[in-house]
Amino acid sequence: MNIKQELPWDNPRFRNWVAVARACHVLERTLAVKLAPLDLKPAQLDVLMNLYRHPGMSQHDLARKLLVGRSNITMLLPQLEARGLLRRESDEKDKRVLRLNLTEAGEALLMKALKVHMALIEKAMSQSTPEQCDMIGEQMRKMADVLKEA
Amino acid sequence: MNIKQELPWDNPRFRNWVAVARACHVLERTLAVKLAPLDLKPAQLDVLMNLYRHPGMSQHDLARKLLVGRSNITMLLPQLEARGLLRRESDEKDKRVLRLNLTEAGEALLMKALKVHMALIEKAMSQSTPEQCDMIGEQMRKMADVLKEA
DNA sequence: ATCCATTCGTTCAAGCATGAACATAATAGT
DNA sequence: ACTATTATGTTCATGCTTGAACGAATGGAT
Repeated sequence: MNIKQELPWDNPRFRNWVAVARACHVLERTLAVKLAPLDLKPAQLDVLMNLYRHPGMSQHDLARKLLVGRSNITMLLPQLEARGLLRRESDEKDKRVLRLNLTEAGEALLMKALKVHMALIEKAMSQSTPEQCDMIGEQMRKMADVLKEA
Repeated sequence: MNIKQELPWDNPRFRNWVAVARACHVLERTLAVKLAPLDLKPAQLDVLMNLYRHPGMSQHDLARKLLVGRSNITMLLPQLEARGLLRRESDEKDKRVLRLNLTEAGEALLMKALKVHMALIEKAMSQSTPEQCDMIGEQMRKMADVLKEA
């Protein structure tokens, strides 16, 4: 049995996926560095972005959007709330849920952070044509869907 | 000033990158679940893979390959060494460095884990044609290079 | 030979993320 | 009404990753 022939490094799909993972890793770390002056971490930026797009969402919904556990949200929000970036108001109709909304300060900080984030993504993706970029996005969305069912 | 026009969600590059990041996240979590029966985490698998391909590499080289800090490697290796998956032998010529090599048990476990990893990647990428897949890999490698210089 | 700078690995404290166990609130079935 | 089930958020212990500070070894400059 010649095991060498089946080793992943000879498989294009494997090698290409490794490239995707590395690019993700590098961009994430770079973003963390560039975001440091705003005293904001990538995970916190994700929270602000989602609250901006979906005002009044619950912690549970937020956790599902971010693909993290609910307890993670519980640990994350108090810091942002203490900084006056968001509000947690209990829902009158369902006293279990907390409705989340950005404050003006939260929106202002988000806009600054988005400039940083966008600049980084523009730079990273400047190598690809719009058609290539769209194709990549399309394939990745399919991929995530396939994995969800696993 | 109409800020709406400049918001990232309207930017194709931004939306497509978000798809990449999500796919990465989902695949990583799925891999962790599928690897659990082998009592192996994705980060540990990365170590075994690199040692298989580059026998005798130092901890410093390994850290650079994995894009993590040196201290991370120091914390990671003793677990694997205690399980008999790898050896750390000090270099005779340079007494600072430790040369890393897989044991037979390490190679055997790696082969099992690679089957799991490969199956997952095959499934995830089965949506893409080989040409699309190669193009994605190529773009991602360019992207990582650009970010390295940042 | 003797400093000085650099490199490699380690230690330690801090911050994050996770999953299980829990308390409270809502809902469905009877 | 009453019970059982489900849903939301919290708490807690655990493990992973990081960065700074450290000790030891190397190499180069004078």
